[in-house]
Amino acid sequence: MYKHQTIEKKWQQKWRADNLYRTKQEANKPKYYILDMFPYPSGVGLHVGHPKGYIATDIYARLKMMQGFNVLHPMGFDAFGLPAENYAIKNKINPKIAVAESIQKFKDQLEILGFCYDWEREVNTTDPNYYKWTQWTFLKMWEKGLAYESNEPINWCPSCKTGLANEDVEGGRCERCGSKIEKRPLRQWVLKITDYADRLLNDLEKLPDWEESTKEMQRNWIGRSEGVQVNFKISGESEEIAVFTTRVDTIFGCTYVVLAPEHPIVEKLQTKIENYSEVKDYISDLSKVSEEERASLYREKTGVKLKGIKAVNPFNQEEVEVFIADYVLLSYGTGAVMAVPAHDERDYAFAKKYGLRIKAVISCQAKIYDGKQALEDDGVLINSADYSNLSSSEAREKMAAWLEEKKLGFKKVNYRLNDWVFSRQRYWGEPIPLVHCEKCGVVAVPEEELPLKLPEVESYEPTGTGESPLAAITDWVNTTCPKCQGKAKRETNTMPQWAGSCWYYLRYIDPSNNDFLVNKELEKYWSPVDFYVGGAEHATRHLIYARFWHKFLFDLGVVNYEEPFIKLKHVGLIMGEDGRKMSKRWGNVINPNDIVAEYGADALRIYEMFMGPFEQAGNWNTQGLGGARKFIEKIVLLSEIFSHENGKENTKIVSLLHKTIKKVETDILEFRFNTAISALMILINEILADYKKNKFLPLSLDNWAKFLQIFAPFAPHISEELWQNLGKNKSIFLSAWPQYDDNLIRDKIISLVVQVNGKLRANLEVAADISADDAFAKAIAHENVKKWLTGDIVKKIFVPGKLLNIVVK
RNA sequence: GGUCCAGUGGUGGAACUGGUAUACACGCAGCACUUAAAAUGCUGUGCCUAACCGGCGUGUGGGUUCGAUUCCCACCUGGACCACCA
Repeated sequence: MYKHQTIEKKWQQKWRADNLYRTKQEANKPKYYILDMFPYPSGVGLHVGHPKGYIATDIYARLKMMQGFNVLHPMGFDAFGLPAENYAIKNKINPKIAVAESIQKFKDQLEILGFCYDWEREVNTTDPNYYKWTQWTFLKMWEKGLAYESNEPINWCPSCKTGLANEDVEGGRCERCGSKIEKRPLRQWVLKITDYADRLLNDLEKLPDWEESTKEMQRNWIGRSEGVQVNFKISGESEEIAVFTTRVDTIFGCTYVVLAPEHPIVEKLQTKIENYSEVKDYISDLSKVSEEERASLYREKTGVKLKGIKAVNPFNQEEVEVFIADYVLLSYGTGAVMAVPAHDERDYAFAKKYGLRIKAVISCQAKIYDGKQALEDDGVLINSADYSNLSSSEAREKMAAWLEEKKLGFKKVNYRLNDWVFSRQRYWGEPIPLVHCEKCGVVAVPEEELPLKLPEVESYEPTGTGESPLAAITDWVNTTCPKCQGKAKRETNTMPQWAGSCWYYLRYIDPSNNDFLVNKELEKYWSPVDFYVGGAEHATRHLIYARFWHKFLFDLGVVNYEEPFIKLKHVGLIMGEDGRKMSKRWGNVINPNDIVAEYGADALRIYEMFMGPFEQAGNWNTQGLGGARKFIEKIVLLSEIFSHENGKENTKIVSLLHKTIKKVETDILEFRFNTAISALMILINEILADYKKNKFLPLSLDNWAKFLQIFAPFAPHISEELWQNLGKNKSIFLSAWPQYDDNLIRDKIISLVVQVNGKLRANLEVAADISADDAFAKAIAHENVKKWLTGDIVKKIFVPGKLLNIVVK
């Protein structure tokens, strides 16, 4: 009876033939830009979890369309980077070909789910016409001093054979392949994202429609802390050790200084360090331990004293010992700390282990350091010369001022966020458009020569030498300097995967513009993205990078708005039936194609939206699909009856229809699809029950058509089919969303709850506008209420139209 | 350790701003149809009680209130993110 295969295919073809989803920019209509995070095509294809977010935005976009918006709802592919490249290497195909195949596979899978994407605006980050502008933006950053070369040790993935940014490391492991990360000194390009740290942090306030948890994650990631940098002179040397501290008020309790083992000063002072060979051994032992193990809380702190080296506390000229220890990280602050064991838990543990001096300098509400644990609270200073008796906060101010006056230190804001390591030693990425000239140094590739195309190469496997495979193509590497025409070599590193996704949402606005990144008029019309939906795993990566990139484009005057995404929602994962992440490894992957074949795309869409709250993760359950399918079948059945029988309107059902129109509309706008579907089910159940009881349909055909309209965003194929079966000759998605009538929604007769002492004792059918006195009179006449009125009536609470509570004693 | 979020039937979950807890769906049970099964339809389905009446029930304990899943305090459990961050 309900042949989903033929119906779904038919409408997909018809919609495409009619260009139904081509973006329109009609005058007198407001715009709405709704965006999905675009996928990276991997060749494995989609599982049923992937489309969940796409279904939601599709429903939302269809509602907006019917509400008369010019809707921009595009899709594209983030096709550079490791997933595509590793797939290509594994299957021994050229990444370009592999990516093209994967994209086709993805598009086919998306197509059968009936999404309303405007494919004419498809973006592919590996298209030279696209990455021309990725390169252009990079050059602008370089011009402004925001891209710089560095040789600092960075995260190196030995399996992917490339350097990585902090954001690509999870618990000391490569986020892509899970290998242990090593630290390696490597020449690299770095973007000065820390210059934007304060703006990235403060502008979160301007985003009320982002989830608080996401903003909190970004705040954590940026990790702003205010403190001072203090310079400790090294006795008898010209060198200084700079330490960062947020607790300068405890500096009189500093009994030693600790450096990160990799701190450059260690090597500089090697001739002065009496036990240098011991120090070297310690460092090399440590390098064998992964960052993960090193960071483990349970691991005991270890360290080595630098014999013969003393640091001088600038406040009291006291000479203190210097250690290197694994609990100090080079990547945070200055890579050196002043240790105050009486008032810092970590310093305390280290001091206890090595029998170091502990000196208390803070007293906190009569509590003082008791020798058993560090006292970390703020308090009043003791044993701190002129600063004694000041509060911690006063002391911090005065000490910072003194340091600045004596030029021994300064106030400093420190970020956990590091500059963005932007080069990869891999083939499949945007070439960095710079040239190294023997005479002129680093020179930009002239703008008119962009895009600098990624050359064809024999072997695209990573070399592991710290050079990208591009370095082997001498024809390409050897070039002339754009400035002096002398001999020069191209930069051979490529950009990270994140680069292309930093501005793709602008490309959709103006997809084929080869003269500029985006046309200003079009940008002004469509920007910013009104609603952005995607996985929470991007909260601190893509979403920070893209905000940074966008702010830079704003500073350039390319875009007119400071934040790219006004409203943001995260999609909760769909887990396997066994509660584990869907993965080949567990054998719990469900392919949407199989589900569509058996139950239909419409049933799949309804099931996924009905599973639970959108943001929440949930386990897949194929049985649930039967329910979604049955629901659609009931609608098909009703439509059949409507096609040959006349309805006689039942005001109760008409009222319920209008309530449902209102609920479905607000629920979609709030992304509460589960309750929207539940409301639709209730309405259908009521209509069917009424039909069975009274043997005629309780709605007019016009009102039934309204039902089909509000059902359409969820199940577009069957709705379109049933709509056009009613003799409509235009697509249901070109029809206007039905208006609900407030008069019909307001009930005239309500069920008034009567409580005695807060306990339900009766439900009275009364007029909605009944007065307190009338309600009371009716209530006390009720048998079951009478029974419970066993004492004096102390109080009557009346909530009009809802409830009466009688309090007795 | 820090920050944030959550805890409701056998299961997924619902309950708008403090006002009938368990909507909707899945599952299960019984009945009808059938030789039988599937499909479908009907009925039931928080716990205690044989049943009605009633009582108890939203992680635990307390508080505010006429009334608390909802607000406040403490605790327990689970999750997310960050984390020797100086």
